[in-house]
Amino acid sequence: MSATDTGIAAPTAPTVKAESILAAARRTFLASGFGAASMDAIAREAGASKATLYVYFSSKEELFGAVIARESERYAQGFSAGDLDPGDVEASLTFFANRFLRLLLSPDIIAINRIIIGEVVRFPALAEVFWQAGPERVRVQLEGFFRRAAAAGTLDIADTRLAAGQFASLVRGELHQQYLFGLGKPDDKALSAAAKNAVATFLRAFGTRK
Amino acid sequence: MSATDTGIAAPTAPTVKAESILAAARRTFLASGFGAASMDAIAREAGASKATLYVYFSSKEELFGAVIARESERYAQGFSAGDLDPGDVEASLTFFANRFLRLLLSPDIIAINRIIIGEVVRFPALAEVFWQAGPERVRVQLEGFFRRAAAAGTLDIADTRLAAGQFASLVRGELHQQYLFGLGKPDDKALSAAAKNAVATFLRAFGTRK
DNA sequence: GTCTATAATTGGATAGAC
DNA sequence: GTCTATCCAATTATAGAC
Repeated sequence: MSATDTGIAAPTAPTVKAESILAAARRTFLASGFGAASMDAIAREAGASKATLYVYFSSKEELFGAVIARESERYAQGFSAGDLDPGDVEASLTFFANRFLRLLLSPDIIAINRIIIGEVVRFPALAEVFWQAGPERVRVQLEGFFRRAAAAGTLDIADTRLAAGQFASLVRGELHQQYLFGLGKPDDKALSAAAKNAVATFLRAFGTRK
Repeated sequence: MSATDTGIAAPTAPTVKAESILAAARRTFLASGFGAASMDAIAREAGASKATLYVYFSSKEELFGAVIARESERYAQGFSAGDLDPGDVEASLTFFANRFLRLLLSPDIIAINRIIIGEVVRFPALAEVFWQAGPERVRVQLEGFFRRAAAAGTLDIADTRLAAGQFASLVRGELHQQYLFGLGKPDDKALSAAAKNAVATFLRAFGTRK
């Protein structure tokens, strides 16, 4: 409020409005996909008019891009393997597998996976962004851990990059695909069992005898 | 041509027209997805009018369903593991992995995967159909082979169902996901290498010494 | 059965008042 | 900056002639 205040009610601060639009767009896109989500619906969800949407985002595509970019950012936030102990690979990998699987199967991540895969042809750049922020990041973390474990002699791995991909694939297993296809979410016990089974098989292949 | 032939040029036989519409719809949906494909475009591609489309399929959704159902049918046609030799697991699994991977990464299968995943929310039943005809069928074939190999003592597997899922996951690896996201198709040599690596790891875990 | 022409609706985007 | 009201293009679906 300055001395030149006109007395007219100050409109909502721009960033707040933009935030609420982004949040509404996020909910709407994730629930309906790009094609089925209308700007009308997003405006309604945001409690704003369509015209206001277009003040902040010049097109539906741009708004979608902003949503996906932000969600990609959040994907693997703080998903590190740096604090895992190469001395106890079974415990470390089990811990990692459980965290990874629960992240992967969380409703938000499944929804964003579906959207990006469904819109790859129209938005190839967004898929690339998501890949780098998500799967690739996880693989790099895993590979670092395997390099340390191989050096410590607790895992018998020659190609750490390959092993990281294979471990991630084992953990994803059928569950990820199955859930992408909308075929029933497993309960918590099933997730823990899946993680345990993946680790067991991986250790049968690459574990070292004590 | 009967004695009551009016002399008016006989219209194209219904099945032929329906076929050409289905084929055009298949190409259009697979190329653009459900939302971006218009009935106009499909009619043009089929060399028919929109009105004719609606004679055979009462809505866009129904036409889409017909396309997906047919493609699902073709998915794993003749994808059997019955002729694999449990006596030579390495050769058998390598053969299987190569076939499976090439099927999975073929442009048509990738396209249909993208569409179904992208439209799961709107068409959950189609996802179920595809799953049964595709991934589930492959898993069943694999499990049968593993049961035989376990009985023959050439593989050390307790849970054949679990092992089938794990083997399929290892073979898919990162390639499947990566290609779903549109990140470059691997060449033939890379595919063979991926198959070989998957088999090698699987055999490290479940192979038996001779 | 097949077409042309069109109805009816939806949805992205904008003009203009405040 | 925000809203209401509206424009306009695209799209699903159908009516009616042949």
